[in-house]
Amino acid sequence: MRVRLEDVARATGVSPKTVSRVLNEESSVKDSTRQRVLAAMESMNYRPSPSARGLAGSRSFLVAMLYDNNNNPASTYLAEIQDGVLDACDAHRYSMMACPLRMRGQDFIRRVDALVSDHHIDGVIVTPPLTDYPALLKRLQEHGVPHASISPLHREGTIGVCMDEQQAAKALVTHLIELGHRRIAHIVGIANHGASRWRLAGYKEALATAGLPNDPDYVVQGEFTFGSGVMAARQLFALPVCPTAIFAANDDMAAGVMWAANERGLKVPRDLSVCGFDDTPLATQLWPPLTTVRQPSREMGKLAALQLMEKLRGRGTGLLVQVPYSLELRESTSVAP
Amino acid sequence: MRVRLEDVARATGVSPKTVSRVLNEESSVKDSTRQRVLAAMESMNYRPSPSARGLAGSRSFLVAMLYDNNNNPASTYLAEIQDGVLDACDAHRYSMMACPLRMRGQDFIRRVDALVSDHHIDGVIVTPPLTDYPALLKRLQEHGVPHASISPLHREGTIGVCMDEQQAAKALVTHLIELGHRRIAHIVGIANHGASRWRLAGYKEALATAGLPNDPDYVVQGEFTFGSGVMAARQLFALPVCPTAIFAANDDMAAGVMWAANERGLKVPRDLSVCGFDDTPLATQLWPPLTTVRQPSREMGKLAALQLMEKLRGRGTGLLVQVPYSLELRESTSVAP
DNA sequence: ATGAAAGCGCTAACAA
DNA sequence: TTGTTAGCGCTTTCAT
Repeated sequence: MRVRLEDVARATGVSPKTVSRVLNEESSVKDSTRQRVLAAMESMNYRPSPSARGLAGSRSFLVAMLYDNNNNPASTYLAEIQDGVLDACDAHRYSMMACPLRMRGQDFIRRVDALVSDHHIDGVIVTPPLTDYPALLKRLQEHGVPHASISPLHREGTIGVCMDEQQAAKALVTHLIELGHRRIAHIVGIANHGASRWRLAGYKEALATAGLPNDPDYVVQGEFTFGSGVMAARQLFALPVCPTAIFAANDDMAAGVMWAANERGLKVPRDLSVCGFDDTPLATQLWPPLTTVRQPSREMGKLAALQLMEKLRGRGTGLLVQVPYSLELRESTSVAP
Repeated sequence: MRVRLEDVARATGVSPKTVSRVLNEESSVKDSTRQRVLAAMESMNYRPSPSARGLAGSRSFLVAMLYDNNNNPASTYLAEIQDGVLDACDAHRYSMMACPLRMRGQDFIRRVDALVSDHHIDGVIVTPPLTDYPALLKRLQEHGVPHASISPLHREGTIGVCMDEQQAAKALVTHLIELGHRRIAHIVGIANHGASRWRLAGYKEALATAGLPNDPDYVVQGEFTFGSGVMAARQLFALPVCPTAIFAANDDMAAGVMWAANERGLKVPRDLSVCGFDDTPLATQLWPPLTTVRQPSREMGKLAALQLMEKLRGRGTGLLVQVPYSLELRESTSVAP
């Protein structure tokens, strides 16, 4: 029926343990033996049983991707990350489970415990904003489960992937300044999210570098949603002196700004330049297309998973790798009126 | 260390097998015994090991959600479905694995084989357009793995969830007719997808019912993407007599239509009414907000998973349940010019 | 309605 | 470098 490790052993004329060693890429196997075993595995189409491996051993070859179910970033972002993680899993014969976590209350603790003790999860991919929930990270550490983070706020001792978002935001705002804008507003994302902090910092840095004043009226709080972008924009439009450009901390809010501009009869980019961050599909589907910063989300998911596996396989400790951003200059920004 | 089934047995004063029976909800256990066992499980915080169950038994309590990785519907749609599936899994102590399938070539056969024989997957949730790939369904059947489908084209003998998309499309187009439109165009989705067929059929039915002619020039092929919506709209605008309303088979293409309208200087809805299908977040983020049909995607994912589990638990055979649609009438449609 | 024994397919700890 | 033995925690027979 099913081809077992023992069958491979018999066919090769070695002990089951040796086959196990080959399977687990242990070094203490003579090369010729390894080749024979691998050949037999291949020809017999042997596939190890994850259940048996999980039961007998300490590893499950399962990783979990954790995401916040309340405070969700755009679902397209998560979907891309997930695809990237799956790419990496595929390549290294790991399987992935998707695990939305409701972070209200202590429910998530039980969920994490269940994951770890039930499924023997080998490691975890943590997506924003979970990357900076101390209670979660602490629990993972208590279980001794390694994790890789995507765009973590606190980077010391963390493995995974990040992008220089502050630099990207600065470049974007600098572009606005070069277009002649002097009254540039910023809509901040959810407070304490790394993304919000970096993008705000980049905005301030660009203004400071250009010697422009940092008018507190021009910094409005949002919460990464389309609706909050609309509200924030209305607030800015109500100011005695309107900004000529608005940098929203993500594309959804930027879309909200453009919506509010339409509502008010402002023509983008003639009367108002707008830009966002993330380069979601939405960015090119708006009219006019949105100037934004491209994040290679899928690649980031893949890289984070690779770092995790690097650590799991004990080949190294894993790194925090940095991916490049790119400015997508489109029609929603132009010279200041 | 870990609480095992045996520990629960000892604490309750019964044999391990009896605890196993309780765990698996077998009927042949005296009610008082069952209560005592359940109480002990609870108080000892017993959690069965999926690995051990998978290894010893025939079930894994794992379901896989399959989706097409090339021919992806909007990722927000899949993400919502996935959340719904996870809701149901949570409630019934199943776990879920997400499995993108590359359907080019025969690669997917190997992937499915691997899933089934490696992980002993108990059942599968199939999302469009996978619901109607005969080779995939055949393979699942050969493995004896039950599946539940979301919006399958062929409904006989299928369990899962569906919506009366034709009726919904008819209602939408009828609404346009009531607004006075007589020249109504339709942009079709990818050929052979159930969604494309039903929506087209609903469009035709509405025209026929109203006694309007079915002008073939007004039916243009798209492929569910924003870009294809733009192209299709340009094609329609180039017609000697332009339509006054366009019904795109999904929101992404409708967004493309609005983009093309902007490009051409047409004002929506003054010069042109536009409507879509799905009610993705995009619909309310466009200017003007898009008239569309709401699909309760998350609920659909949940219901499909519930039907699957119904079948897995042998309580019944599972059904194909129908969910209601709702028309979301917004500002992108108005009276004919 | 309940229990005893065997074993699922693999790895751990030890041996050789 | 390779093999032996004993389990991992549960479910399956088959008994009672």
